[in-house]
This record gives sequence, structure tokens and C-alpha cells, in this order.
Amino acid sequence: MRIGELSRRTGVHERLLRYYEQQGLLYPERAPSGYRSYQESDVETVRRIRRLLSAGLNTETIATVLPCVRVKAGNLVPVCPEVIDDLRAHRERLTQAIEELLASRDLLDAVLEAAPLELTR
Amino acid sequence: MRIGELSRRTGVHERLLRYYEQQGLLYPERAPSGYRSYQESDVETVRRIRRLLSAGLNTETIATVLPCVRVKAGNLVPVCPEVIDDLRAHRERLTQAIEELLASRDLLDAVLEAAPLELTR
DNA sequence: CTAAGCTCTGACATCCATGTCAGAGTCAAA
DNA sequence: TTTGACTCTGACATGGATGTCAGAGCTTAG
Repeated sequence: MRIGELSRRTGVHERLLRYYEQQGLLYPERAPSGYRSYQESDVETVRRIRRLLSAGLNTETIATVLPCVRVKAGNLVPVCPEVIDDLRAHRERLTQAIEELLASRDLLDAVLEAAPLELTR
Repeated sequence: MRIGELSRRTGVHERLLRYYEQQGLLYPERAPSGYRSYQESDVETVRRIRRLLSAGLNTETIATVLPCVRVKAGNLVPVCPEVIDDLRAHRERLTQAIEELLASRDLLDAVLEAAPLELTR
């Protein structure tokens, strides 16, 4: 498919699809005209990219990480240990943030529970 | 304490402490001289801010989320209906942030699971 | 009191992810 | 074949987090 359709199907600005390619996250084929030609699977890849970005990873890290995901797709891709370590570190940070927010929410719940009943609705 | 000490104790650039204040994440008192005067508790607050930032939250989101954390400080929360509503709204924001981070972590887990076994340690 | 070291504000700079636009070429339906 | 929609590249702009610097005003040890 061409870039317009991929953009429509993912909700991601064409400009960004080109940018992701430039950053090594996507590598569509090219028609003789020069038009980019994307695989069906790129739809899912783009969504993954977006999720990883919103998780706080940068494009460079994502570039090293996407091939791992592709392992699942059946291709063999060697991944160096330090990347794995990076990912684990990032996972750790996410976990900390999650726990922090969970604790905050529990506290909030306690306060809300302590609120006079007549205010609860 | 003044900004230099807070910076030293948290490892966060003074420039950023001023920026966080500007974004409504910190609001130190001011000495007559105009110098910022931070609470002891701000050390922990700054660390929290950094953790949340590295988890991919932006300062605006953090600003909506930090007040919940501040309940923890043991302050009495005046319980009028609008406060209750505020708290519920805060809880909602917390829940959203938590869910986003959980989704991010799940994705990361999927990537890590796909990593070659020999690299798992 | 003075010098050294802090702090203040405000401006400018940088990096990354995005947005937007212009000018030129391509595709496809009428 | 023409026209409108699509795509290409490249450049410039923006927004958020961060770094850096200048000039001026505090603070405090000596």
C-alpha cells in the first residue's frame, strides 16, 4: 500500500511515516516512480512504534528493539545483550512509575472512602 | 533549603527545578531576597517528577497527578462536595496514566519475551 | 566591609518528535 | 488527455525538556 493509506489506517501523519523511515524504523520498498510501497504488516509495526514512543522510548532505541518483535514473526534476528539490558532498565522505570501511581490512587481511594457518606454519589 | 542544595541532593539541574516550578510542579516559598525556599519534602517530589518523566509522562500530566501524591503528606483534606469531585477526577487521571504505563510495559514484556533465550539472565 | 559563591530573571541554543508548506513529478478516472 | 488526487524531497516552524550564559542582586566567611 502507499503512504496515504498507511497514514489513514494508522492515524499517523505521513510526515511521520517518512521520518520513521529516515530513523530506520520502517523500510518500505519503492515503486519505479519512487513511491513508497508498504507491507500489510507495516500497519501493526507503525502501531507498535507509536506505543513504544508513548512509553518514553526514542526512535533510536526503538530501532534496536523492533527486530526483536520481528523474531516473533519467525525471522531470526540476533539481539545484543546490552539492548536487552536497556529494555529491562526501561521496564524497571515503568514499573516504578506504575507503582507510584498505584500507591497514589490507593491513597486517594482511602480518602474517598473516608468521605462522609452523604457526599458520596 | 535553597535551590543549590535541592539540585545537589536530587542531581537535577537548577535550570530544571525552575522549569518545573514554571510548569506548576513545584511551588517553593520565596525569601524576602527572592530566593526560592524548598521544603524537605520537595526532595522526594523532585525524584517522583523525574521518575514520571522518564516513564513518558509530560509535565502537564504530572501536574494533574502530583496533587494526588501530596495527599500522602498526611494533610487533612477538607471534604466538601467539590473537593470530592476533584478527587474523583484526579483518580480518573491516575487510572488513565496507570493504564497507559501498563500497556507500555506489556509491550516491552512482549519484546523481551521474544528475545533469544541465551540472552536471558 | 569585601570577596567568593549563591541566586535571580531572561534570553538564546539544542535535541527530538512533529507540523506545514512549496514545487515538481505520478496516477487514475472521466 | 486532462484534471484532481496522490506522492516525492527538502526546507522551515513548533513544542517540550534541557543546557548555557550574562548581568544584577544576595549571603556569608574572613
